[in-house]
Amino acid sequence: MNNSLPKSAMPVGPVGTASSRVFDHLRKDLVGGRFVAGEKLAINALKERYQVGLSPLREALNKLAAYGLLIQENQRGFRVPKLSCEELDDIAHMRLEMEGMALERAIANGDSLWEADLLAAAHRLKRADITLDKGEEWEHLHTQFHRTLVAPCGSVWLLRFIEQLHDQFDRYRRLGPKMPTIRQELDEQHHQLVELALQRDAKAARELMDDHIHKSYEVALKRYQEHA
Amino acid sequence: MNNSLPKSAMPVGPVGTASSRVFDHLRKDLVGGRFVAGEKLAINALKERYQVGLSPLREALNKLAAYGLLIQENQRGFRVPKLSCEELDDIAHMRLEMEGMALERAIANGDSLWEADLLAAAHRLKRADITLDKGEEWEHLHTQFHRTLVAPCGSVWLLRFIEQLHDQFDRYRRLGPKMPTIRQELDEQHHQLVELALQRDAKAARELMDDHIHKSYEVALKRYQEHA
DNA sequence: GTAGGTCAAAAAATCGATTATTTTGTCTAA
DNA sequence: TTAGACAAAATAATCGATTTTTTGACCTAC
Repeated sequence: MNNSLPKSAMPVGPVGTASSRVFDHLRKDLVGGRFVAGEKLAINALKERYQVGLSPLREALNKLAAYGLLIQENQRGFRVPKLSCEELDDIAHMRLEMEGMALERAIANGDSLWEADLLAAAHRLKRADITLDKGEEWEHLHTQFHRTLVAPCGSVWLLRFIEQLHDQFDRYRRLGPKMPTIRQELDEQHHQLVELALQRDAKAARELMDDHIHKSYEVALKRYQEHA
Repeated sequence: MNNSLPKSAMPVGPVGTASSRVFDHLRKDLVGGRFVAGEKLAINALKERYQVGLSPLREALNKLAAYGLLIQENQRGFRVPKLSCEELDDIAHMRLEMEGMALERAIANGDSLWEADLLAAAHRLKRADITLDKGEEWEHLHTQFHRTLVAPCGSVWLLRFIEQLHDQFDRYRRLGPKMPTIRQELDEQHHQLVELALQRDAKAARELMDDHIHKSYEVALKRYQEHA
């Protein structure tokens, strides 16, 4: 170990426990559709894939099961939840209710720091659009944008539920390849959402959000139906 | 093992993995206030308390953390979440929104089997009231009643969130000893809720539900303030 | 006295191996 | 052939021991 430097100056790598690292990684992979729905997870294969021991891996799988990204069946391991049209409807409907509520509250509560964060998040997202980066980086910025939009809603639990629903929704949305045409339209709405939020027009913002979720739902549904 | 009977006739005990058993037990204990809020959990003590090994115990703790009944901090174990007035407000507010929504939908969708289940659940709860059983059994029947009330709302995710909120709410409600006077009033409302549900009066039912949650909130708040 | 540093004890996280359960494949009897 | 029994293989769950990290007591130099 590097003892020639004071502790505070040591280049501390991207640490965390093995368990938390594999949790993050698995979560991304599950949301990003790198496992087929319904598939049973072979724990030993995962051990190799993520280069991690059995204990931290199982802890991560348990967390993901409690979070809803895996199904755990006693004595028969873990499987990736199936996808269904009914569930997609449910998730989309819930997003309508909860993100609508959160957005109205955020518009009522958000301060000028929020306005700045929102503009910044929208800008970063647009840059990723223009550079045609529609990979992981775009996904991350997109998530971040929606998170910022509702952040000052004042309810920790509402934010938690919305996050969970987004992860579930994205399992459908990210099934297939990109669809540039409709994507453009959705990207457009992000900016309009910022506009309305800055104008504090809660009613119009909520209507636009409803429409935004509706359009995303159409995309996700099409992806699901063409699933393969 | 008993090999003289066919598999299907074997008296299958209340099995499940060690992990799932300790999860259920710990969940009950956390919701029932058997740990002090903010406390750090001594894993070795829990091992003895629940008579279970380290691996299944840690898996249960990980699940509870993902579920929101524990806080996990990297490299420094698990702690019981603190309680706060703000969080209680948040939880109660969320319950208002989500259970109201669920009740309206349940009243729209529920069939006659639901009506029967509802009457049964209310009856069992009242019996526990009369026999003055206000212990674990009453708590279970109370949970079951509220679960039945919203069961046919049609949204798996809504039900999931409501369940989670109930657990969180009960951490406050169950802080102190019983309060028979106001309890009577709340018990009364359970029957009125059944009446209105059977009459399919969604609007009135929702208003009563709002009032019910409000009153419960008052109780929980008082308990929290007298916390000790 | 106080900020910083060292060290030992405690606790958390992880590993390697063992035990228990389910799944699979094969054989047999109706 | 086909349901059932059984053994073997595969997989899940658990245990005991080891490694890593944090905590807290004590010490030293300013």
